[in-house]
Amino acid sequence: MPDVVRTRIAPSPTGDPHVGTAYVALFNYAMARKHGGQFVLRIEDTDRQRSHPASERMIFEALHWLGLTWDEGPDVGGPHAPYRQSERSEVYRDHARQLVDRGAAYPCFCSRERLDALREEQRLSKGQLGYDGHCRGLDPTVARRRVAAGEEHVIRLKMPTEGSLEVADLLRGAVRFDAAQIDDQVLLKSDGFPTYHLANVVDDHLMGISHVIRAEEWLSSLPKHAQLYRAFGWEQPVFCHLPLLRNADSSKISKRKNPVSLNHYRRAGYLPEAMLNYLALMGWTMPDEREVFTLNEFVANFSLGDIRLGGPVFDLTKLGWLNGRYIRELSAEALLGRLRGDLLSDDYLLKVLPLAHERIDVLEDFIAYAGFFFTGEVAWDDAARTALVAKDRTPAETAKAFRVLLEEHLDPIPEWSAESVEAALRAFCEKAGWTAKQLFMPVRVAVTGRAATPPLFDTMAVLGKEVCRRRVRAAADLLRTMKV
RNA sequence: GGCGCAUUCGUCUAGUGGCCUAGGACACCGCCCUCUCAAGGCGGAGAUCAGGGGUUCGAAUCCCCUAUGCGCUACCA
Repeated sequence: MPDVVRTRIAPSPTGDPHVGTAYVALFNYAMARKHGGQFVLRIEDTDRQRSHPASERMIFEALHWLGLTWDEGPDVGGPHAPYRQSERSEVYRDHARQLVDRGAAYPCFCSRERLDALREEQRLSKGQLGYDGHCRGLDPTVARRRVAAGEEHVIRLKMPTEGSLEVADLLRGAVRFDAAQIDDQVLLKSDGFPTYHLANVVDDHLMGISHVIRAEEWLSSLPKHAQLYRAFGWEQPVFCHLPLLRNADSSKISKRKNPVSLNHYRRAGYLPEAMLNYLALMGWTMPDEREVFTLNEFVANFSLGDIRLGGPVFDLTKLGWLNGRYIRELSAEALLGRLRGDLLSDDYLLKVLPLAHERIDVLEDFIAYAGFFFTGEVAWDDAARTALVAKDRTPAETAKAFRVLLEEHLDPIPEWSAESVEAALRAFCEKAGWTAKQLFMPVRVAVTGRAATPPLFDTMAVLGKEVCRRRVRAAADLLRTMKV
């Protein structure tokens, strides 16, 4: 065990905060706390197309909600600041240059077209996929001149071409790879930003990370990372790859088959302590097999080496049971506090009220009128079912439209608001050849259960992305089973 | 296709060579409690430990093969 245990969670701000991030964060947190070390939050926003500040904000909020506090991070600072990779570009460029200078990496001028063609050819000939090392043999002086002339290029890592590479995983022991199997990974993209591989290794080293605890999907690139440490002459941290959370059909957990956004769980009213408790049960067991325990108890009993490797199915039923146990243990006052925390907070109520204000005559109408702002699923009565089907379209077509709308227009919205929702709905119409009139009523009924509601975009904005996506999906499922 | 990882009740898991004719939890079923529904209590059913070979006096536990699942195979992380 290294003298100082330092772990990190390094999420990429490219969407809604993911339950898998919480899972990996929990184990990293436990490891650091158990050994009196530090837990670091680092934002891996090196993909400029997909990274979004709103996403980063949501990650902070979600992790705070769960109570997984970090000692160093973009918001709290620390001795290794900055903790946002987009602010560390110069560091990566320097390191990439070092590698090129010592012959451990090289500039590659291959065009995307050539790379695409290469891949296609390899696929057709059923050959091995991967970069063919085309620019690896370039004369360094020539290469340097081309770079100096401003020719577009990337920097690739020189991997050994023969023999085998053995890397160590704390849970799996030695894992052996055939060197010929691994191609020369891009380290620095042509936009000057690093890839995950470079940024990750450089930062883990510079930030003194002792244990790299991450998801199993990274295991295959471990030899590349190991090679990077060797090329820099750095000591490797301990690597530990956690199993991937799974859908009920055992595929890697995904939003098509399971709610994966932490925002969903928060809005639905899962208690953070129940969520953490449940996550801790995924692959790990208390020494006495107790299933209900606090974060502190988890930390006190935690041992990294005791994690099981089978990919655990994320089972909403059991999570629900656990959450119920936590809720039942709350006093009435505490329960009220939880309710006031989010679902019945003044903040939320103040967003709902303007939408109901002009539409009620006596106060008690409020509950009946605005009830759908406070529930999870909505029920569609016969009239609603009729209105759910778009005019001049079949139920099946409407169902299809809902799915496309959701996946291609609603899900990618980084900042959910009346404006962005409206833009998304209109963009769908444009692309799919639907009229606004055709689309808006079915969507209204889908997200509210009714045909008479406050203005659609405002309503959807207040309901939030998670509730809307859940209801649109449920409506699509219902439509699919409806007769024409 | 190639490479890697994994594989105990439907699900989460205990189990690290004899204590296992495999234990617990969720879900399921039954009974009790009860004005209802939950919750709670008690009980039941549910896994030839993926399959096949070894090693051993003895294997869920060690080794090999096969199968299946998952991941990776991007100038995404």
